[in-house]
Amino acid sequence: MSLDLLSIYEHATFLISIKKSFLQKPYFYTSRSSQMHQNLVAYIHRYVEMSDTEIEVFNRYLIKRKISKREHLIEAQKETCTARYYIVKGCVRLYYFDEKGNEQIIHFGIDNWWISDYESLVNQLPAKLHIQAIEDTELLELTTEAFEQLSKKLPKVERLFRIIMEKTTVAFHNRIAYMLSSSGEELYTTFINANPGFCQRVPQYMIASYLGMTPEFVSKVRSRTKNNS
Amino acid sequence: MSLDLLSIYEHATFLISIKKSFLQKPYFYTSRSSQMHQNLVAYIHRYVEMSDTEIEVFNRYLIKRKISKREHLIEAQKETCTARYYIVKGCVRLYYFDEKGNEQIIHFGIDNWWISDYESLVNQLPAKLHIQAIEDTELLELTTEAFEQLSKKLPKVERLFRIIMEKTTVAFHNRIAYMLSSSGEELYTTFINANPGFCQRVPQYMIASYLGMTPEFVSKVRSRTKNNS
DNA sequence: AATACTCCTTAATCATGATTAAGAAGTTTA
DNA sequence: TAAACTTCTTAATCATGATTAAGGAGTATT
Repeated sequence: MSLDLLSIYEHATFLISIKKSFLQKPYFYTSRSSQMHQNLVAYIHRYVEMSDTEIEVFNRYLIKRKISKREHLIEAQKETCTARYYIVKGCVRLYYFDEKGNEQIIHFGIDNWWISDYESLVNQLPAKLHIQAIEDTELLELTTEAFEQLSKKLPKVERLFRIIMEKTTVAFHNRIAYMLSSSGEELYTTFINANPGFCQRVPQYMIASYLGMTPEFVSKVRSRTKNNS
Repeated sequence: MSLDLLSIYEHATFLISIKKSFLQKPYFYTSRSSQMHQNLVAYIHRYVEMSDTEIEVFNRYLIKRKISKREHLIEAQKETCTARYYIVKGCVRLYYFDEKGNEQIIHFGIDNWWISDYESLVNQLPAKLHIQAIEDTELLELTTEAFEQLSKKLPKVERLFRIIMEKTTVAFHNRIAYMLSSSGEELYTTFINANPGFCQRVPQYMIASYLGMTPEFVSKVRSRTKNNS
Protein backbone atom coordinates (compact mmCIF):
# COMPACT_ATOMS: atom_id res chain seq x y z
CA MET A 1 0.00 0.00 0.00
CA SER A 2 1.78 3.10 -1.20
CA LEU A 3 2.13 6.32 0.71
CA ASP A 4 0.03 8.37 -1.66
CA LEU A 5 -3.05 6.53 -0.44
CA LEU A 6 -3.61 9.29 2.01
CA SER A 7 -2.37 12.11 -0.14
CA ILE A 8 -4.74 15.00 -0.43
CA TYR A 9 -2.86 15.79 -3.65
CA GLU A 10 -4.60 12.81 -5.25
CA HIS A 11 -5.64 14.87 -8.22
CA ALA A 12 -2.25 16.43 -8.64
CA THR A 13 -0.59 13.03 -8.43
CA PHE A 14 -2.56 11.86 -11.40
CA LEU A 15 -1.86 15.05 -13.25
CA ILE A 16 1.83 14.49 -12.74
CA SER A 17 1.56 11.03 -14.21
CA ILE A 18 0.37 12.59 -17.46
CA LYS A 19 2.75 15.52 -17.66
CA LYS A 20 5.30 15.80 -14.91
CA SER A 21 6.40 19.30 -15.83
CA PHE A 22 3.02 20.80 -14.98
CA LEU A 23 3.38 21.08 -11.26
CA GLN A 24 7.06 21.82 -11.41
CA LYS A 25 6.48 24.79 -13.72
CA PRO A 26 3.06 26.07 -12.78
CA TYR A 27 3.65 29.53 -14.23
CA PHE A 28 4.61 28.40 -17.70
CA TYR A 29 1.45 29.74 -19.29
CA THR A 30 1.32 33.07 -17.50
CA SER A 31 2.68 35.27 -20.28
CA ARG A 32 -0.54 35.49 -22.27
CA SER A 33 -3.16 36.55 -19.74
CA SER A 34 -3.90 36.48 -16.01
CA GLN A 35 -2.34 33.64 -14.05
CA MET A 36 -5.62 32.47 -12.55
CA HIS A 37 -7.10 31.63 -15.84
CA GLN A 38 -3.99 29.98 -17.28
CA ASN A 39 -3.67 27.82 -14.19
CA LEU A 40 -7.04 26.34 -15.07
CA VAL A 41 -6.13 26.10 -18.74
CA ALA A 42 -3.22 23.86 -17.89
CA TYR A 43 -5.50 21.79 -15.69
CA ILE A 44 -8.14 21.38 -18.38
CA HIS A 45 -5.57 20.34 -20.96
CA ARG A 46 -4.62 17.40 -18.78
CA TYR A 47 -8.04 15.86 -19.33
CA VAL A 48 -9.63 17.09 -22.55
CA GLU A 49 -8.50 18.84 -25.68
CA MET A 50 -9.77 22.38 -25.94
CA SER A 51 -8.96 25.06 -28.50
CA ASP A 52 -8.06 28.62 -27.52
CA THR A 53 -11.51 29.73 -28.65
CA GLU A 54 -13.22 27.12 -26.54
CA ILE A 55 -11.10 28.05 -23.54
CA GLU A 56 -12.16 31.63 -24.09
CA VAL A 57 -15.82 30.60 -24.08
CA PHE A 58 -15.30 28.59 -20.90
CA ASN A 59 -13.59 31.51 -19.26
CA ARG A 60 -16.52 33.83 -19.90
CA TYR A 61 -18.66 31.73 -17.56
CA LEU A 62 -16.23 31.88 -14.67
CA ILE A 63 -16.28 34.40 -11.86
CA LYS A 64 -13.03 35.26 -10.12
CA ARG A 65 -13.29 35.29 -6.38
CA LYS A 66 -10.96 35.84 -3.47
CA ILE A 67 -11.73 34.91 0.08
CA SER A 68 -9.50 35.64 2.97
CA LYS A 69 -8.40 33.34 5.77
CA ARG A 70 -11.30 32.30 8.00
CA GLU A 71 -13.90 33.66 5.58
CA HIS A 72 -16.69 31.27 4.56
CA LEU A 73 -17.46 30.45 0.97
CA ILE A 74 -20.56 28.52 1.98
CA GLU A 75 -22.34 28.46 5.32
CA ALA A 76 -24.39 25.39 6.16
CA GLN A 77 -28.15 25.84 6.67
CA LYS A 78 -28.05 29.50 5.64
CA GLU A 79 -27.82 28.87 1.90
CA THR A 80 -28.02 26.35 -0.90
CA CYS A 81 -24.81 25.68 -2.76
CA THR A 82 -25.17 26.85 -6.35
CA ALA A 83 -21.70 26.53 -7.80
CA ARG A 84 -18.62 24.45 -8.35
CA TYR A 85 -15.39 26.13 -7.29
CA TYR A 86 -11.94 25.70 -8.76
CA ILE A 87 -9.17 26.54 -6.33
CA VAL A 88 -6.47 28.47 -8.14
CA LYS A 89 -4.36 29.03 -5.07
CA GLY A 90 -4.96 28.53 -1.39
CA CYS A 91 -6.67 26.08 0.88
CA VAL A 92 -10.19 25.52 2.14
CA ARG A 93 -11.81 22.98 4.41
CA LEU A 94 -15.25 21.36 4.08
CA TYR A 95 -16.67 20.62 7.51
CA TYR A 96 -19.88 20.25 9.46
CA PHE A 97 -21.02 20.01 13.05
CA ASP A 98 -22.09 16.57 14.23
CA GLU A 99 -24.88 15.90 16.75
CA LYS A 100 -22.45 16.32 19.63
CA GLY A 101 -21.49 19.75 18.33
CA ASN A 102 -18.02 18.77 17.18
CA GLU A 103 -16.52 20.12 13.99
CA GLN A 104 -15.75 17.34 11.55
CA ILE A 105 -13.59 18.06 8.52
CA ILE A 106 -14.58 15.80 5.70
CA HIS A 107 -12.38 17.24 2.97
CA PHE A 108 -9.59 19.67 2.24
CA GLY A 109 -9.56 21.61 -1.01
CA ILE A 110 -6.23 22.85 -2.30
CA ASP A 111 -4.75 24.23 -5.51
CA ASN A 112 -6.21 22.51 -8.58
CA TRP A 113 -9.16 20.89 -6.85
CA TRP A 114 -12.77 21.47 -7.83
CA ILE A 115 -14.88 21.54 -4.70
CA SER A 116 -18.52 21.98 -3.78
CA ASP A 117 -21.15 20.75 -1.38
CA TYR A 118 -22.32 18.28 -3.99
CA GLU A 119 -25.31 17.09 -1.99
CA SER A 120 -26.64 20.61 -1.78
CA LEU A 121 -25.67 21.39 -5.37
CA VAL A 122 -27.13 18.28 -6.97
CA ASN A 123 -30.34 18.05 -4.96
CA GLN A 124 -30.91 21.77 -4.44
CA LEU A 125 -31.09 21.40 -0.69
CA PRO A 126 -29.70 23.73 1.99
CA ALA A 127 -25.99 23.10 2.46
CA LYS A 128 -24.94 20.77 5.27
CA LEU A 129 -21.29 21.65 4.84
CA HIS A 130 -19.41 24.78 5.71
CA ILE A 131 -16.67 25.71 3.27
CA GLN A 132 -14.09 27.96 4.86
CA ALA A 133 -10.73 29.34 3.76
CA ILE A 134 -7.77 28.18 5.83
CA GLU A 135 -5.50 30.54 3.90
CA ASP A 136 -6.27 33.48 1.65
CA THR A 137 -7.67 31.70 -1.37
CA GLU A 138 -8.23 32.51 -5.03
CA LEU A 139 -11.11 30.69 -6.66
CA LEU A 140 -12.97 30.48 -9.92
CA GLU A 141 -16.70 30.08 -9.47
CA LEU A 142 -18.80 28.20 -12.01
CA THR A 143 -22.43 28.54 -11.06
CA THR A 144 -24.92 25.79 -11.91
CA GLU A 145 -26.65 28.10 -14.33
CA ALA A 146 -23.36 28.96 -16.02
CA PHE A 147 -22.41 25.30 -16.06
CA GLU A 148 -25.65 24.33 -17.81
CA GLN A 149 -25.30 27.04 -20.44
CA LEU A 150 -21.62 26.31 -20.95
CA SER A 151 -22.10 22.58 -21.34
CA LYS A 152 -24.71 23.18 -24.01
CA LYS A 153 -22.22 25.28 -25.98
CA LEU A 154 -19.30 23.03 -25.15
CA PRO A 155 -20.42 19.45 -24.53
CA LYS A 156 -16.88 18.36 -23.73
CA VAL A 157 -17.21 20.23 -20.44
CA GLU A 158 -19.41 17.34 -19.33
CA ARG A 159 -16.55 14.98 -20.16
CA LEU A 160 -14.13 17.12 -18.18
CA PHE A 161 -16.30 17.03 -15.08
CA ARG A 162 -17.06 13.35 -15.51
CA ILE A 163 -13.32 12.69 -15.38
CA ILE A 164 -12.81 15.04 -12.43
CA MET A 165 -15.53 13.25 -10.47
CA GLU A 166 -14.02 9.85 -11.27
CA LYS A 167 -10.69 11.06 -9.89
CA THR A 168 -12.50 12.28 -6.82
CA THR A 169 -14.11 8.87 -6.37
CA VAL A 170 -10.68 7.23 -6.55
CA ALA A 171 -9.48 9.56 -3.81
CA PHE A 172 -12.44 8.61 -1.60
CA HIS A 173 -12.00 4.89 -2.28
CA ASN A 174 -8.40 5.16 -1.18
CA ARG A 175 -9.16 7.28 1.84
CA ILE A 176 -11.82 4.86 3.08
CA ALA A 177 -9.52 1.91 2.41
CA TYR A 178 -6.87 3.50 4.56
CA MET A 179 -9.28 4.55 7.29
CA LEU A 180 -10.57 0.98 7.55
CA SER A 181 -7.24 -0.77 7.76
CA SER A 182 -5.02 1.54 9.81
CA SER A 183 -4.63 2.48 13.44
CA GLY A 184 -4.79 6.14 14.39
CA GLU A 185 -1.04 6.30 14.75
CA GLU A 186 -0.53 4.82 11.27
CA LEU A 187 -3.09 7.19 9.78
CA TYR A 188 -1.34 10.20 11.19
CA THR A 189 2.22 9.25 10.30
CA THR A 190 1.20 8.17 6.82
CA PHE A 191 -0.67 11.41 6.32
CA ILE A 192 2.20 13.69 7.30
CA ASN A 193 4.66 11.67 5.25
CA ALA A 194 2.36 11.88 2.23
CA ASN A 195 1.70 15.61 2.67
CA PRO A 196 4.71 17.18 4.37
CA GLY A 197 4.25 20.67 2.91
CA PHE A 198 0.53 20.74 3.53
CA CYS A 199 0.87 19.96 7.22
CA GLN A 200 2.82 23.14 7.77
CA ARG A 201 0.05 25.21 6.21
CA VAL A 202 -2.78 23.81 8.35
CA PRO A 203 -3.29 23.70 12.15
CA GLN A 204 -2.74 20.30 13.67
CA TYR A 205 -6.20 20.08 15.15
CA MET A 206 -7.69 20.25 11.66
CA ILE A 207 -5.58 17.33 10.51
CA ALA A 208 -6.72 15.46 13.62
CA SER A 209 -10.34 16.16 12.71
CA TYR A 210 -9.81 15.10 9.08
CA LEU A 211 -8.32 11.83 10.28
CA GLY A 212 -11.01 11.25 12.88
CA MET A 213 -8.96 11.59 16.04
CA THR A 214 -8.49 14.10 18.86
CA PRO A 215 -5.80 16.80 18.84
CA GLU A 216 -4.51 15.37 22.14
CA PHE A 217 -3.91 12.03 20.50
CA VAL A 218 -2.02 13.62 17.60
CA SER A 219 0.13 15.37 20.16
CA LYS A 220 0.86 12.04 21.86
CA VAL A 221 1.79 10.38 18.57
CA ARG A 222 4.11 13.26 17.68
CA SER A 223 5.96 13.10 20.97
CA ARG A 224 6.26 9.31 20.62
CA THR A 225 7.79 9.48 17.15
CA LYS A 226 10.07 12.33 18.24
CA ASN A 227 11.54 10.25 21.06
CA ASN A 228 11.98 7.18 18.87
CA SER A 229 14.02 8.95 16.20
CA MET B 1 -28.33 13.85 10.85
CA SER B 2 -30.80 11.66 9.02
CA LEU B 3 -30.76 7.90 8.85
CA ASP B 4 -30.03 7.71 5.15
CA LEU B 5 -26.55 9.01 5.82
CA LEU B 6 -25.39 5.43 5.94
CA SER B 7 -27.74 4.06 3.35
CA ILE B 8 -26.07 2.09 0.63
CA TYR B 9 -29.16 2.91 -1.41
CA GLU B 10 -27.87 6.47 -1.71
CA HIS B 11 -28.36 6.44 -5.45
CA ALA B 12 -31.79 4.94 -5.19
CA THR B 13 -32.78 7.47 -2.56
CA PHE B 14 -32.06 10.28 -4.93
CA LEU B 15 -33.87 8.51 -7.73
CA ILE B 16 -36.92 8.25 -5.52
CA SER B 17 -36.84 11.96 -4.88
CA ILE B 18 -37.31 12.52 -8.60
CA LYS B 19 -39.89 9.86 -9.27
CA LYS B 20 -41.07 7.86 -6.30
CA SER B 21 -42.87 5.22 -8.33
CA PHE B 22 -39.69 3.94 -9.92
CA LEU B 23 -38.46 1.68 -7.17
CA GLN B 24 -41.92 0.67 -6.14
CA LYS B 25 -42.74 -0.51 -9.66
CA PRO B 26 -39.43 -1.63 -11.08
CA TYR B 27 -41.00 -3.78 -13.76
CA PHE B 28 -43.15 -1.09 -15.31
CA TYR B 29 -41.15 -1.02 -18.50
CA THR B 30 -40.71 -4.73 -19.00
CA SER B 31 -43.37 -5.28 -21.62
CA ARG B 32 -41.35 -4.02 -24.56
CA SER B 33 -38.09 -5.94 -24.40
CA SER B 34 -35.84 -7.76 -21.95
CA GLN B 35 -36.07 -6.62 -18.35
CA MET B 36 -32.37 -6.01 -17.96
CA HIS B 37 -32.30 -3.38 -20.57
CA GLN B 38 -35.49 -1.65 -19.49
CA ASN B 39 -34.25 -1.51 -15.92
CA LEU B 40 -31.38 0.63 -17.16
CA VAL B 41 -33.69 2.67 -19.38
CA ALA B 42 -35.70 3.71 -16.37
CA TYR B 43 -32.46 4.56 -14.58
CA ILE B 44 -31.14 6.68 -17.44
CA HIS B 45 -34.40 8.59 -17.74
CA ARG B 46 -33.98 9.78 -14.17
CA TYR B 47 -30.94 11.80 -15.16
CA VAL B 48 -30.99 12.68 -18.86
CA GLU B 49 -33.51 12.73 -21.66
CA MET B 50 -32.89 10.06 -24.24
CA SER B 51 -35.00 9.08 -27.23
CA ASP B 52 -35.85 5.46 -28.03
CA THR B 53 -33.34 5.55 -30.88
CA GLU B 54 -30.60 6.84 -28.62
CA ILE B 55 -31.41 4.20 -26.02
CA GLU B 56 -31.10 1.62 -28.77
CA VAL B 57 -27.67 2.95 -29.72
CA PHE B 58 -26.58 2.88 -26.07
CA ASN B 59 -27.83 -0.66 -25.71
CA ARG B 60 -25.73 -1.90 -28.60
CA TYR B 61 -22.57 -1.09 -26.63
CA LEU B 62 -23.59 -3.07 -23.57
CA ILE B 63 -22.71 -6.66 -22.86
CA LYS B 64 -25.04 -8.73 -20.69
CA ARG B 65 -23.26 -10.71 -18.03
CA LYS B 66 -24.24 -13.00 -15.24
CA ILE B 67 -21.98 -14.00 -12.41
CA SER B 68 -22.92 -16.45 -9.74
CA LYS B 69 -22.48 -16.14 -5.99
CA ARG B 70 -18.81 -16.06 -4.98
CA GLU B 71 -17.62 -15.59 -8.54
CA HIS B 72 -15.23 -12.70 -9.18
CA LEU B 73 -15.90 -10.01 -11.73
CA ILE B 74 -12.45 -8.53 -11.20
CA GLU B 75 -9.48 -10.04 -9.41
CA ALA B 76 -6.89 -7.66 -8.00
CA GLN B 77 -3.37 -7.82 -9.39
CA LYS B 78 -4.32 -10.36 -12.06
CA GLU B 79 -5.96 -7.87 -14.40
CA THR B 80 -6.63 -4.26 -15.23
CA CYS B 81 -10.21 -3.10 -14.95
CA THR B 82 -11.48 -2.14 -18.39
CA ALA B 83 -15.18 -1.53 -17.88
CA ARG B 84 -17.93 0.12 -15.93
CA TYR B 85 -20.62 -2.27 -14.70
CA TYR B 86 -24.29 -1.57 -14.17
CA ILE B 87 -25.91 -3.91 -11.67
CA VAL B 88 -29.32 -4.91 -12.96
CA LYS B 89 -30.04 -7.27 -10.11
CA GLY B 90 -27.95 -8.75 -7.35
CA CYS B 91 -25.17 -7.67 -5.08
CA VAL B 92 -21.39 -7.43 -5.27
CA ARG B 93 -18.69 -6.28 -2.91
CA LEU B 94 -15.53 -4.33 -3.68
CA TYR B 95 -12.75 -5.35 -1.32
CA TYR B 96 -9.01 -5.66 -0.97
CA PHE B 97 -6.48 -7.24 1.35
CA ASP B 98 -4.60 -4.85 3.62
CA GLU B 99 -0.97 -5.28 4.70
CA LYS B 100 -2.05 -7.46 7.60
CA GLY B 101 -3.89 -9.78 5.22
CA ASN B 102 -7.38 -8.77 6.30
CA GLU B 103 -10.20 -8.40 3.83
CA GLN B 104 -11.54 -4.85 3.81
CA ILE B 105 -14.80 -4.13 2.05
CA ILE B 106 -14.79 -0.61 0.75
CA HIS B 107 -18.06 -0.64 -1.15
CA PHE B 108 -21.19 -2.65 -1.85
CA GLY B 109 -22.78 -2.56 -5.27
CA ILE B 110 -26.47 -3.34 -5.53
CA ASP B 111 -29.29 -2.96 -8.03
CA ASN B 112 -29.02 0.29 -10.00
CA TRP B 113 -25.44 1.10 -9.06
CA TRP B 114 -22.65 1.59 -11.56
CA ILE B 115 -19.46 0.14 -10.12
CA SER B 116 -15.85 -0.27 -11.17
CA ASP B 117 -12.32 -0.19 -9.81
CA TYR B 118 -12.04 3.42 -10.92
CA GLU B 119 -8.39 3.74 -10.02
CA SER B 120 -7.53 0.84 -12.28
CA LEU B 121 -9.96 1.99 -14.97
CA VAL B 122 -8.91 5.62 -15.11
CA ASN B 123 -5.16 5.14 -14.81
CA GLN B 124 -4.91 1.83 -16.60
CA LEU B 125 -3.16 0.17 -13.70
CA PRO B 126 -3.59 -3.38 -12.38
CA ALA B 127 -6.68 -3.58 -10.19
CA LYS B 128 -6.20 -3.24 -6.44
CA LEU B 129 -9.79 -4.20 -5.74
CA HIS B 130 -11.51 -7.53 -5.98
CA ILE B 131 -15.10 -7.36 -7.17
CA GLN B 132 -17.06 -10.42 -6.12
CA ALA B 133 -20.71 -11.43 -6.32
CA ILE B 134 -22.40 -11.92 -2.95
CA GLU B 135 -25.52 -13.17 -4.72
CA ASP B 136 -26.11 -14.34 -8.26
CA THR B 137 -25.86 -11.07 -10.13
CA GLU B 138 -26.95 -9.72 -13.50
CA LEU B 139 -24.80 -6.97 -14.92
CA LEU B 140 -24.42 -4.83 -17.98
CA GLU B 141 -20.83 -4.26 -18.96
CA LEU B 142 -19.73 -1.06 -20.69
CA THR B 143 -16.09 -1.40 -21.65
CA THR B 144 -13.87 1.67 -21.83
CA GLU B 145 -13.58 1.25 -25.59
CA ALA B 146 -17.35 0.99 -25.95
CA PHE B 147 -17.77 3.98 -23.65
CA GLU B 148 -15.44 6.12 -25.75
CA GLN B 149 -17.18 5.20 -29.00
CA LEU B 150 -20.60 5.61 -27.47
CA SER B 151 -19.88 9.01 -25.98
CA LYS B 152 -18.68 10.25 -29.37
CA LYS B 153 -22.00 9.23 -30.90
CA LEU B 154 -24.02 10.31 -27.90
CA PRO B 155 -22.32 13.13 -26.00
CA LYS B 156 -25.05 13.16 -23.38
CA VAL B 157 -23.63 9.89 -22.07
CA GLU B 158 -20.84 11.99 -20.61
CA ARG B 159 -23.48 14.04 -18.83
CA LEU B 160 -25.11 10.90 -17.49
CA PHE B 161 -21.88 9.60 -16.03
CA ARG B 162 -20.91 13.01 -14.70
CA ILE B 163 -24.14 13.03 -12.73
CA ILE B 164 -23.68 9.43 -11.58
CA MET B 165 -20.20 10.23 -10.30
CA GLU B 166 -21.48 13.30 -8.46
CA LYS B 167 -24.09 11.16 -6.73
CA THR B 168 -21.33 8.73 -5.83
CA THR B 169 -19.27 11.55 -4.35
CA VAL B 170 -22.24 12.60 -2.21
CA ALA B 171 -22.51 9.04 -0.92
CA PHE B 172 -18.82 9.02 0.01
CA HIS B 173 -19.01 12.44 1.67
CA ASN B 174 -21.86 11.18 3.81
CA ARG B 175 -20.21 7.89 4.62
CA ILE B 176 -17.00 9.59 5.72
CA ALA B 177 -18.98 12.13 7.73
CA TYR B 178 -20.70 9.33 9.58
CA MET B 179 -17.53 7.30 10.08
CA LEU B 180 -15.81 10.32 11.62
CA SER B 181 -18.53 11.24 14.06
CA SER B 182 -20.01 7.94 15.27
CA SER B 183 -19.00 5.18 17.62
CA GLY B 184 -18.92 1.62 16.31
CA GLU B 185 -22.19 0.84 18.02
CA GLU B 186 -23.87 3.86 16.44
CA LEU B 187 -22.45 2.98 13.03
CA TYR B 188 -23.83 -0.52 13.18
CA THR B 189 -27.29 0.31 14.48
CA THR B 190 -27.67 3.19 12.05
CA PHE B 191 -26.58 0.97 9.19
CA ILE B 192 -29.05 -1.80 9.87
CA ASN B 193 -31.87 0.68 10.42
CA ALA B 194 -31.06 2.38 7.14
CA ASN B 195 -30.73 -0.89 5.20
CA PRO B 196 -32.96 -3.49 6.87
CA GLY B 197 -33.54 -5.61 3.76
CA PHE B 198 -29.94 -5.51 2.65
CA CYS B 199 -28.64 -6.86 5.95
CA GLN B 200 -30.58 -10.06 5.46
CA ARG B 201 -28.94 -10.63 2.07
CA VAL B 202 -25.35 -10.24 3.26
CA PRO B 203 -23.33 -12.10 5.92
CA GLN B 204 -22.80 -10.14 9.09
CA TYR B 205 -19.05 -10.26 8.90
CA MET B 206 -19.13 -8.37 5.61
CA ILE B 207 -21.15 -5.60 7.17
CA ALA B 208 -18.62 -5.54 10.00
CA SER B 209 -15.81 -5.19 7.47
CA TYR B 210 -17.63 -2.44 5.57
CA LEU B 211 -18.10 -0.51 8.81
CA GLY B 212 -14.51 -1.05 9.95
CA MET B 213 -15.14 -3.30 12.95
CA THR B 214 -14.72 -6.95 13.91
CA PRO B 215 -17.50 -9.55 13.54
CA GLU B 216 -17.15 -10.27 17.26
CA PHE B 217 -17.94 -6.67 18.08
CA VAL B 218 -21.01 -6.71 15.84
CA SER B 219 -22.15 -9.79 17.68
CA LYS B 220 -21.71 -8.03 21.00
CA VAL B 221 -23.69 -5.00 19.84
CA ARG B 222 -26.49 -7.24 18.57
CA SER B 223 -26.82 -9.08 21.86
CA ARG B 224 -26.78 -5.78 23.72
CA THR B 225 -29.57 -4.26 21.66
CA LYS B 226 -31.55 -7.51 21.85
CA ASN B 227 -31.50 -7.44 25.65
CA ASN B 228 -32.42 -3.78 25.82
CA SER B 229 -35.54 -4.10 23.67
C1' DA C 1 2.79 46.37 27.62
C1' DA C 2 -1.16 43.94 28.94
C1' DT C 3 -4.97 41.06 27.59
C1' DA C 4 -7.07 37.76 24.99
C1' DC C 5 -6.88 34.39 21.53
C1' DT C 6 -5.30 30.37 19.16
C1' DC C 7 -2.90 26.36 19.13
C1' DC C 8 -0.23 22.72 21.18
C1' DT C 9 1.38 19.66 25.04
C1' DT C 10 1.30 16.57 28.97
C1' DA C 11 -0.62 13.25 32.04
C1' DA C 12 -4.06 10.61 34.61
C1' DT C 13 -8.18 8.04 34.07
C1' DC C 14 -11.53 5.61 31.55
C1' DA C 15 -14.17 3.28 27.76
C1' DT C 16 -14.58 1.45 23.35
C1' DG C 17 -13.63 -2.02 20.67
C1' DA C 18 -9.67 -5.56 19.23
C1' DT C 19 -7.71 -10.00 20.18
C1' DT C 20 -7.81 -14.62 21.45
C1' DA C 21 -9.97 -18.82 22.05
C1' DA C 22 -13.60 -22.01 22.26
C1' DG C 23 -17.75 -23.73 20.75
C1' DA C 24 -22.42 -24.04 18.42
C1' DA C 25 -25.55 -24.07 14.54
C1' DG C 26 -26.42 -24.29 9.84
C1' DT C 27 -25.02 -25.49 5.15
C1' DT C 28 -22.30 -27.95 1.56
C1' DT C 29 -19.83 -31.53 -0.26
C1' DA C 30 -18.21 -36.30 -0.40
C1' DT D 1 -24.82 -39.57 6.82
C1' DA D 2 -20.50 -38.05 7.97
C1' DA D 3 -17.02 -34.55 7.26
C1' DA D 4 -15.85 -30.03 6.22
C1' DC D 5 -17.08 -25.41 5.65
C1' DT D 6 -19.14 -21.07 6.79
C1' DT D 7 -21.11 -18.03 9.86
C1' DC D 8 -22.24 -16.42 14.33
C1' DT D 9 -21.79 -16.24 19.48
C1' DT D 10 -19.77 -15.68 24.05
C1' DA D 11 -16.38 -14.30 27.32
C1' DA D 12 -11.90 -13.03 29.25
C1' DT D 13 -8.09 -10.05 28.55
C1' DC D 14 -5.80 -6.23 26.62
C1' DA D 15 -4.63 -1.91 23.96
C1' DT D 16 -5.84 1.99 21.48
C1' DG D 17 -7.35 6.22 21.71
C1' DA D 18 -11.07 9.45 24.12
C1' DT D 19 -11.89 12.43 27.98
C1' DT D 20 -10.71 15.64 31.35
C1' DA D 21 -7.98 19.08 33.16
C1' DA D 22 -4.17 22.05 33.52
C1' DG D 23 -0.68 24.75 31.71
C1' DG D 24 2.46 26.92 28.27
C1' DA D 25 4.00 29.29 24.04
C1' DG D 26 3.11 32.22 20.34
C1' DT D 27 0.39 35.79 18.07
C1' DA D 28 -3.11 39.40 17.63
C1' DT D 29 -5.54 43.10 19.55
C1' DT D 30 -6.08 47.12 22.77
